[in-house]
Amino acid sequence: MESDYRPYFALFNEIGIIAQLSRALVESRLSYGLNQAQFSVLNHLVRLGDGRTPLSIAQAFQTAKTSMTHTLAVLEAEGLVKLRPNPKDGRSRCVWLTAKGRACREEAIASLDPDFARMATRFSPEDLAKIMPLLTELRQYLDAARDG
Amino acid sequence: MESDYRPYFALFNEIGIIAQLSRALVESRLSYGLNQAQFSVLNHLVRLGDGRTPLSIAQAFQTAKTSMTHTLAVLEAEGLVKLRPNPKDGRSRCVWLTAKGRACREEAIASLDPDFARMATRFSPEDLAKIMPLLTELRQYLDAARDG
DNA sequence: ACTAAATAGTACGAAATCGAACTATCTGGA
DNA sequence: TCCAGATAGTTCGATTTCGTACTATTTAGT
Repeated sequence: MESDYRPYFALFNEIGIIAQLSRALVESRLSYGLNQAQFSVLNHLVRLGDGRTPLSIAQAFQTAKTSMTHTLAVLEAEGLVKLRPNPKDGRSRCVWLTAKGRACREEAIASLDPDFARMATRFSPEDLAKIMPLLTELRQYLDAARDG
Repeated sequence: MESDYRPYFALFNEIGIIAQLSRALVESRLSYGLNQAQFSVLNHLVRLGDGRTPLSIAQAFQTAKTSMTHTLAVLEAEGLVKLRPNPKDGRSRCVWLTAKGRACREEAIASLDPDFARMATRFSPEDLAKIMPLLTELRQYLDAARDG
């Protein structure tokens, strides 16, 4: 029995390269010398609301909590977020966006607009909608398999 | 005019997380303490033939050539590749797989088989074939936009 | 109430990645 | 031929990421 998993391999390969290219694109538009990980935290806090804990943010991005400690330290040093004690848990902290942090995120989103606009001429939202469900399912599968 | 590029953002987000999860999966199966970048080089040399230059490999993975210097140094220290002078260009070198390097790659592929087999029960090759063309086009688009 | 286990976050060191600067070599036009 | 510019690779330093170990706090079982 010949089993050929090259398509699975190729998929991961393609996805890895796209992730790298999209990261480079986003970072080329960011100010304050932010990288994608740092920007993603700002974006996450705007979209889902701030006041979240470092751990919950780390889990949302599937990164180590020690990495989040570093990322948040950089953001706080730039004055983009503020960490305060968690009133519900003495071990924990809550991450709050500053006005500067919100402005920085707005600015980054705006500066990406032309890129997305150009991209939209080649890839319609419908195109994306055709592949997103499977990608989401794949992400959920891999996430679940991680603990299995 | 309201432009909403959230789907594009969401796509990159999903792809970034899948890349991270798949990298973690692959690395958990590798021996010699290899990481995905190092394994990818071995795999690249097997698939496309060895004797290639460090720069061409770096370009294939969209990474900095300084990163490739490091990656190849690790692989050479493990005895998985051998760097020789490039007879066509005195500035350059050629990367050759050792028998150990080929065996290591074979072993890694084999150890990933069960993971792909399990994955195949949930995602058929046809499922993958439905999304691969757009992903490939997206990768090519981003790659081209990089220089634009 | 007490205590063992679990949990949140940090400190530290190792490894990976990358940009800038550098060396050596090649290339192409005068 | 000669030389200015381009190119391949390395060195170096900075940054990011992560695993391990640690502290402080919370939780849960008795």
